[in-house]
Amino acid sequence: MPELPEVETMARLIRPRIEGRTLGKSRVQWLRTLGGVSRARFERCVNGTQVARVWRRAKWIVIDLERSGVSAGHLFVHLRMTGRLLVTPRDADPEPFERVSIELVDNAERFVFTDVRKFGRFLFAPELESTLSGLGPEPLGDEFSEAWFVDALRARKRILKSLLLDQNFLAGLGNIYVDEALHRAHLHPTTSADRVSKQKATRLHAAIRQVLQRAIEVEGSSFDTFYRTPEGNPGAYQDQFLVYGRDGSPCRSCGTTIRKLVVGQRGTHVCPRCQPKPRASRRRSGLPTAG
DNA sequence: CTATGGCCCTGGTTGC
DNA sequence: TGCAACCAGGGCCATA
Repeated sequence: MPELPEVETMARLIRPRIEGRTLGKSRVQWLRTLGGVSRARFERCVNGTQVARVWRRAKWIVIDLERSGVSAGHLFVHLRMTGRLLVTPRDADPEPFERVSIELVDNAERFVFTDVRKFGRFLFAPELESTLSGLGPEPLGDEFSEAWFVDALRARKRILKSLLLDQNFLAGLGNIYVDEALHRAHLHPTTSADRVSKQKATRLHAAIRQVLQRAIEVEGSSFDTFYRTPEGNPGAYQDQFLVYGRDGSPCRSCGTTIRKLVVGQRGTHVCPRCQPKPRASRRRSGLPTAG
């Protein structure tokens, strides 16, 4: 469930189920999920707290905890590849691939984190800083302005797709939505960031926002049973994919066959006609480089 | 700085 | 059918 729209959807689904609730005993079945915190410390820090607020930053779901109305730290959930959150009756059979769960004491429910591949994280920390520092701007926030983006791209000599996937540059995009946004902006993934024209950068900025916004509206993408939320609807954005997973199929705008390549070790989908490969930079181009 | 490859893990799909 | 190889929506770390 891993990119911004799916994480946002998960946060929205879980919010009304846990906000205001009091947390009780926890059960940790895969220690690494806690990211270095011991079971004992986790239990001590969480048991007896109340969930004040559920929100999202980048691909993190943040759960603010309080004791008697005073901040008591935060839970940070990262779904990585296969994480899911759900609330189940406490006496229900354990969920398959359950890694961490916490009793909700006000009624007979349990807040559960499941994760097939065990890459996900369910952390406790007293402050926000340690987990959230260093992240780039939220793509749907005010900080992610056109002007900032144009300048930020110009300042980086990196493969465009890799830069967009870097959470410290821009926080929330993943493999699907990067491919989708690049296609909509008619940019090839291997273009060097500093060679993206102002016009193309502006177009990419708009594409990123549009793709994420529209995906959130339809509750993200779920093309695999894996990624369906056990509660709530599966997302529907996969129906609007223009390139992701469409290699071998015709481009919806020009009919050219979509190709799959590898960029930065990630499967990458492009329309060779809509997104022509950048011309190799020539050493001897007599042009003064910008800057 | 930037790029690359290994690693963390399991399960579904593909291809012989 | 059986089985090995390959692939996956993420990200950290060491190395060059």
